[in-house]
Amino acid sequence: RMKGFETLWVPGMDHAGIATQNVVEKQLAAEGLARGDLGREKFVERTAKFVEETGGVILQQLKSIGASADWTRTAYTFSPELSRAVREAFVRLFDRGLIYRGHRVIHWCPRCLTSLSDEEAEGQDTTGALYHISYPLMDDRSRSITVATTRPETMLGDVAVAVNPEDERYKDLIGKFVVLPILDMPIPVIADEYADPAFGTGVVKITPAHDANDFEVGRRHDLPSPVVIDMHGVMNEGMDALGRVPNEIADLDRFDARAHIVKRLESEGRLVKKEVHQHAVRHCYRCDTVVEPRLSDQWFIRMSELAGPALEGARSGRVRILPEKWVGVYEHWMTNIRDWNISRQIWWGHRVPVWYCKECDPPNNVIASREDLVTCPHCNAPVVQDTDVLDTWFSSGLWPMSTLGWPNENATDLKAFYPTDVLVTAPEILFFWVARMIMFGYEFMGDAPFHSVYLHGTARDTQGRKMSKSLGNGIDPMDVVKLYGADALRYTLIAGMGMGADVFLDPNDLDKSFATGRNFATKLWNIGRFLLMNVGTGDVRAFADVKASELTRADHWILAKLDAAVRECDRAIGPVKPRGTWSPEELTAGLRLNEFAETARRFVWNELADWYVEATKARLLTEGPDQQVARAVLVHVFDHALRLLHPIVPFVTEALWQRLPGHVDGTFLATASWPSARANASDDGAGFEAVKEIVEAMRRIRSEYAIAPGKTIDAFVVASAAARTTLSEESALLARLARTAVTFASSTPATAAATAVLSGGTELVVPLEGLIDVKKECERIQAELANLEKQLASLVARLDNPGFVARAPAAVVEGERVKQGEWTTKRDLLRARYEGLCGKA
RNA sequence: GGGCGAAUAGCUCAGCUGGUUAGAGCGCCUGUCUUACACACAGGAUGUCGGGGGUUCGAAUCCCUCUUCGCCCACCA
Repeated sequence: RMKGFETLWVPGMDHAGIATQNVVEKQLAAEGLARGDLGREKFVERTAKFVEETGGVILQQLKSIGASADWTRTAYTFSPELSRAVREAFVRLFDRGLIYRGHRVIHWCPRCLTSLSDEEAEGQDTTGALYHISYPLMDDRSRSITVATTRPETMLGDVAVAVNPEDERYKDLIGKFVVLPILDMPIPVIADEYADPAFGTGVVKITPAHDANDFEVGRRHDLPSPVVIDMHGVMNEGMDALGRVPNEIADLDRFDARAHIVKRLESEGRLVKKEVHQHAVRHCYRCDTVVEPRLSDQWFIRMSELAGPALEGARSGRVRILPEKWVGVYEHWMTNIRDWNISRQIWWGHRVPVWYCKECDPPNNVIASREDLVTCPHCNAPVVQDTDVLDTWFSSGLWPMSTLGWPNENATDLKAFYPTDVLVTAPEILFFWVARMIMFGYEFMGDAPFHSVYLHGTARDTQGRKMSKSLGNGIDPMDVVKLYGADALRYTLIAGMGMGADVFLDPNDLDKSFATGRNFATKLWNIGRFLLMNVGTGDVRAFADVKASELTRADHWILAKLDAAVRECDRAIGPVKPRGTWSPEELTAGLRLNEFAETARRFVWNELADWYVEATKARLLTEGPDQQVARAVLVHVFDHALRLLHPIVPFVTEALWQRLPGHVDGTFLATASWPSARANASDDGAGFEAVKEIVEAMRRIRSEYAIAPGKTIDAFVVASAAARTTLSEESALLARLARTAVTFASSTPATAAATAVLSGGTELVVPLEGLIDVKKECERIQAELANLEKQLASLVARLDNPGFVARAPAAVVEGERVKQGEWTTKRDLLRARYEGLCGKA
C-alpha cells in the first residue's frame, strides 16, 4: 500500500463445520439434549446464533494486533454471497462430471458421526499388536493357514482370505475353503496381487466393508461386503451380515469386542501369536477419535483433472511457494492425488445442492441445482434434497474468488484484484486449503488465485510442542498485547522467525519471550520523545531545500546509512508480484520479513540512536543556521525510519509520525509513501565513519585502563595533514562522545605509552602517565596469577584421583559446557578446565 | 517404508549465488541512574560452524558418508 499500489486484504472466517457442530453438540449434551431432539432446522439456528456470539473473537484479535484489513468486506463462508458461490461451483463440477456419488469404504468418525476426507483422517504412529490367527481348512481341519491382522474384531466381516498368486506356499490352496473361527463359516481362499508374500504370513483376511483395500479386492472377486460395525463403532449386524455377530459380542464397542475376540481365539487355540507392531492409526482431526473405515455412499470430486493445471502453475512459476522446501511436498501430493470425499453427515454446513426424484429414471432422478427445488424439472413430481452437507474446505477453497464477487464475473473487486498476490498461512493446511484454492482458481477463473504462498512457522513451547488449546501450553496474544503492546508481539515474532522456521516461546515467561519486541518498541518511542523535546514544534526547514554544502559529516553519514537500509529492506521483501511468471531468482527470494526487521532495527537503534542522535545533541542546542540543518535532517531521517518500520510496528510508528513537526492533519503514516534511496549521493559518510572509529578506540582504551567515567583524558591522533584539518573540526564531538581531549598531530609524541592503530593510516596515541597506578596494576596482575596457580594445583591433584573417572551423563554435571546427551568423564571435564586455565595463565 | 529438511555462541536463530576478523536477540561478566531511554548506555567474554572424507588458491556455504533430531506422505494387512 505504501508503495502506491491499490491494495486489498479481505478478512473473514470459515464456518468450521465439524468443529463448530461438535461444540454446540457438547453444549446440548450439557442440557441433556442431542441434535436429534432439536431437529435439523432448530439445530442450525442455534449453531448460527452460537457463531454470531463467539465468532467475532478472532476478528477482534486481528484488529487488536493491527491487521490493516478492509473490515467493511469481512467475509464468511456461510454468508448468502459465499453460499451462492458454493452452489455455482458444485453445479459446474457436477455438470462436467467431476462430482460423483461413490459407494466405497471411507474414513468414518464414530464420535462425530460423519465421513472424513483423507486429509481429515490423520495418521498417528501407534504401538499396536499384530495378531496371527489360524483358519482351519474346511476339508481337513487338522491343517490350517494363518492370517495376520491388527484388527481381529473385523474378522466377523471376513468373506475370504487372499494369498499372492505367485506364492508357492499356498498355490495348492487357492479355490479351497477355510473355516472362519468363532462363526464357523466357510470362506474361500482367493488369489490376489494385493497379498504381499513378504508381510506377516503372506495371507491376508478380506473384510470388504471395513477396509478400503479389502473392499477393492472384494469387488475384483465379486464378494459380498457384510457390515459388522455400526456408525457408532459398535458391533452389530448391518447390511449383508445376518448371523455374523454372535449375541455375546453384539452391542460391544469395537475395542471391547477386540479384547473379547482375542480372548476367545486364545481359548479355542486359534491365536498362534501376538507380536508388537508399529503402525499408523488414523484419528479424526477434530476430536481425535480413532477413525473407522466404513462402507457408505458419499460425494466425491474427481481430482486428477483439477490437479493438472495446479501442478503446472507451480512448475511454470506462476505460483511460488515459500519456503521452497514445500514445493516438493505440494508436487508429490498433486501427482498422487486421490478423489476428494466432500460430503459430511452433519448439519452445520452447505447442504449438498442435489435433489432426488422418485419418478424419473437415472440419470434424471439426480438433479444438481443452483436454486432450491420443490418439484422435479423433468416430471414435476416432488423432490427431496440430499441430507449431507459439504466439507467446509469446499467453500474455503473458493475464498479468493467468492470473497471478490464470483460467480459474478463482472464484479468490480474480482476484476480489480484477481489474481491476488500473497497468501499467508500455516503449512499444515497446504493440502486442505492452499492446494484446493489453486485447483479451483484454475478451474473456475483459469488462473492461479495468488502469486505467492507464504507458509509461516509454528509457535512452540520450550519443549518444542506445538502450542494448542488442548495442551494448555499456548500464549493468548491478547495477554501479550495488554502487557507490552501489539507492536512488541509483532516485532518479536516477525524478527524472530526465519523463513518458515518455528519460533520457541515460554508461556510461563512472557517477559523474557517478548523482551526483544518490547525493548525495541520502547526504544523507538524514546527516540521519538527525544526528537519532540529537542526539535520542538516550530517550523522545520524542508529537507529538500537543504544544500549538500550545509550538511555535516554526521548528516552525510546517516543519510548514506538510511539509503543502505532502504535498499536492504526492499531487497529483503523483493517484488510484490511477478511479470507473468516468477523468474528463477525471484522464485526463491523475497518475503524475508526477519531480514527486513533486523535491517530496520539496526538502522534505527545502532546507527540513528547510538550515533546520529548523540552527534546531533550539541547542534540542536546551539542557535544558528546549523541548528536548522540538524533539525531538518533529523526529522527527515526519523520520518523515513518510521515509514520503513510501519509495516512491522504500526502503532508506535503511526503515533510518533502524527506528532512530527510539519505533520499535516488528516494524513496517516499507513498511507504515506514508501521511502526510496537517493540515486546519487555526493558523500558516502566516510568522514564520520573515521570519527566513529576514533571514538570507539578511545572507549576501548578508557575501559581497558579503568579510567573513571567522569575523567577527561588527553590523546593525540596522528594523521595526514588533510585528515588533520577535517577531523579537527570534530574535536568537540570527540570530547563529548569519548570524554577525551584529542589533539591532532603530525608525529608521535615521545611520551606515548600505548597506541591503537586505526584504519586509513590514522593512529591514536594515548599517554598513559597519570592515568593508571602502575604499582597497583602490577599487584592486581600478580594476585590473579597466584589465584590461577592455586586452581591449577588443585585440579592436577584431582586429576590423579581415580574416583573421578566414573562416567556421568553430561547434563548432570553443572557449570560445564558439554553437549547435551553426550557421555563424558569427570576427568575429561577437569582436563578441559585445566587446559582453559593454562591458556589464561 | 518413501520423500524432504535441519544440525552455527549458554538458549532461540540469521548467515542469499563459496571470498577480509562467522553475526543478532536473549542470557553472562565489568563499569555507569551521562538532562530520550536502566525495557538504557559504554566496554567485554564465549564458536574445531554435528563427526569423517572429498572438490577448490580458498568451504559454515558445494559433493559423499555417518550420527542425531524434525516435517510430510504411505493400503503392507
